[in-house]
Amino acid sequence: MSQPPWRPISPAKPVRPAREPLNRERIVDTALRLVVDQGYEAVSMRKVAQELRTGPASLYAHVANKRELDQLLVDRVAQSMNLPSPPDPERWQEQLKDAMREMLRAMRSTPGVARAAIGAVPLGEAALRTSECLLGILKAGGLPDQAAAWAVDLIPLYVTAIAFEEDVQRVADWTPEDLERFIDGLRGHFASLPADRFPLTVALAGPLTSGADGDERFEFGLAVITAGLAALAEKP
Amino acid sequence: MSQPPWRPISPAKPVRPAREPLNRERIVDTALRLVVDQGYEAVSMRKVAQELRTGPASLYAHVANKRELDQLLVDRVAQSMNLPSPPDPERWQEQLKDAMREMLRAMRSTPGVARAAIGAVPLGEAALRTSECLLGILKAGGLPDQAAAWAVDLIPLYVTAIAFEEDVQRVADWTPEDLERFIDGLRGHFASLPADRFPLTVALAGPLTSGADGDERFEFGLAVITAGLAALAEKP
DNA sequence: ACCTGAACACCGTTCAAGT
DNA sequence: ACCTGAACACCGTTCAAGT
Repeated sequence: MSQPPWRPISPAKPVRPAREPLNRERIVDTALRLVVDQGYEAVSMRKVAQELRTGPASLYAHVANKRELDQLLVDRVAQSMNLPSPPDPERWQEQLKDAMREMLRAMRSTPGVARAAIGAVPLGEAALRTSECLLGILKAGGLPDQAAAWAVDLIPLYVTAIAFEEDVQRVADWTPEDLERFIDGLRGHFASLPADRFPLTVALAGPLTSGADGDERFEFGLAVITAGLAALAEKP
Repeated sequence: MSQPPWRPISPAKPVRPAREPLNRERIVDTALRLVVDQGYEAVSMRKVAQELRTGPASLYAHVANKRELDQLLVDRVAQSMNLPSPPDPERWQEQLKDAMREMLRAMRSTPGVARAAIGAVPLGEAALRTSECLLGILKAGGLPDQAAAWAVDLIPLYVTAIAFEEDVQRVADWTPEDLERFIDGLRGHFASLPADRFPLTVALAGPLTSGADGDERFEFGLAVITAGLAALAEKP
């Protein structure tokens, strides 16, 4: 049906452009939704733009480039972390572990963001709050200044690397059965290696392939790092 | 100059196609050269093919996909590692540190490969040798089987994450002066934060930005992990 | 069996032109 | 000031066709 001929040529202004203006927040919101729903590969300038019903070029008025968008995503995730406070010298090791567990929880809630976080210098508001919190716990634990400072680097590096690794292995979202089959195959492979050249790998095929699907591996790293830091704290 | 007219139309077979056939080894050689010369981003199927004077489709007869090529690169790097052996219970901690230093050295020699290594399950010949070596050192140190097995996961994760991080920060190859200027700026930024909300970050601006350019940060992680593992070994 | 050209469905970023 | 279409210079992978 075409418009009737007596329709005024210049009608009253349309209800509104319907199109609210672009801004950083809407862009990051959209990117976050994409990363949660479809993983990191789905976060392209083009897809974000498409989701916002515009062209990729439009984003560049609000975001310098893809790297900056990645950084903004990382800081969003850091904002969602609920970190232990205030630091307690009596239980600093448990607080440190809780902080790391919370960091991993937040990263896991947006799989893929770890990929953007791993090399980033933590400069956003939320990232700074995380560093400050960790410093508090570590100083409460009696670590020297330099050790505490380097630990603030080491701790997120570990958590982020674990999250990144989990994300890489989520390739083509396997079902739990697929994963179990893969792990079983791996165990069989290790066990069947030539025992003269790989005696320990053969003997430890079981332990080597255990805990890959859960939190035990992460908890092991927590235990190692916390114990190592405690050893450095006792020295002086 | 055109060919003289009396040139036979069908000349004796040309000396040879000049073109030796493609194979996995030549492909990995080329990819390795590219990653060393130009970084990981330069390793695309298309660029590798171009370097070999063919089209990208030709590679798929020898390599399943980009991910497999990445894995082959990682194993090449693992082959170049010179790991301590045999394990010595008297100095297992020093051997472990030496092994990790050697792993980082190898990764640094091909910046960018860390990116491909970080989520990879170590299945190549050379990667298995590395695992076997680490297991030997850890069992010499008295770790229980499960702890040794998980440590074999934790150790390469740490080294690879450090290498990856260094590579990300090598963005657009900065000069040493650029880096120093960046670090100075960072220190100034931390020091100028509001002291009421970030007291420790302000107070520790110096330590937080120290050692970013050298090996001290890595050595700190070595010390923490080794001490942590030693603590687990003493328990039983 | 191996190789190839051409195509498909994507990227990030820039730029001149519009409003 | 903000937005846009179109273009540039790239990706990984597939496939029918060649040798």
